[in-house]
Amino acid sequence: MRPIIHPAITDVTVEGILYALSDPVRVEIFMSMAAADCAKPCSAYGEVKNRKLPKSSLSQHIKVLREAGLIRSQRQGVEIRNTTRCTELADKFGDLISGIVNAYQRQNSAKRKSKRA
Amino acid sequence: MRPIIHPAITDVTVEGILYALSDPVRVEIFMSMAAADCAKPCSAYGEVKNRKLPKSSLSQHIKVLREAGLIRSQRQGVEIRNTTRCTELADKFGDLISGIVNAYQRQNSAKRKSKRA
DNA sequence: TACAATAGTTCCAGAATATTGAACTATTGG
DNA sequence: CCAATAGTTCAATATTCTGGAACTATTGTA
Repeated sequence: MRPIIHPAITDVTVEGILYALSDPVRVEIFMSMAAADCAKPCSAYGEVKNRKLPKSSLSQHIKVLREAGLIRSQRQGVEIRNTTRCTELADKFGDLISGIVNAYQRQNSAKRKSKRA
Repeated sequence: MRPIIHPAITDVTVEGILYALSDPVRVEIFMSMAAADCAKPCSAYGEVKNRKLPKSSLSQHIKVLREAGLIRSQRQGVEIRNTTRCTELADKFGDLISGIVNAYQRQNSAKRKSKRA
């Protein structure tokens, strides 16, 4: 079987990151992964906004995140565990990622608030 | 003629911004606009990376930036002058935009450096 | 070794988006 | 009113995305 490929941090680009995070499903996955306390399998991210993703779509989305350099995936037995590359990314891109995540979080909490009202 | 439509700042979303800026041509346009000292017509952004954009494409890209809430366009005689909405955006999204722009700028200056070498 | 169960990936056809030349609209100067 | 300039819209083509079905990979069990 071929190994899972990750770009070197030097090959990670801003446009790649923005593209990957410009999809609402993918940011959700990424943010949820960033919030996780340990590496979780792909299937842990299979539900987004109360909608179950087809597994081929989930696989594609995770691949996009991986190839953009945002996450790292490694096989652990029958499943593939995923983590963000936030530390490396922060070294290279400063507060780009955290800025995006924070903006999303603020937006989401504002949305939840207005829904309750 | 119908007026040019801009979203209210309250309707501007993070995903919309990321989507708009995930295109290399559009970030170039946006960054160049942000760097401009005064409002310039669309045609001022018609050349990106030494390649002349077809004007229908330029028009589309500017429309995407406008509808994402990133820029403001207003007719001034025969041309349409464009400015960024950076101030409003910073109020709403903190350092999201500046983080993106800074990351891009660092990346571009690194690229230029390695080309020279 | 074989097979079943689980987790993901790949393939590919249909759906959705993006690109761009050509035709069109808007504004102004003469 | 006409010509020139600046952009927009239309529509055909091209590219990218989505997701079901078939496939591969790993492990546990017999």
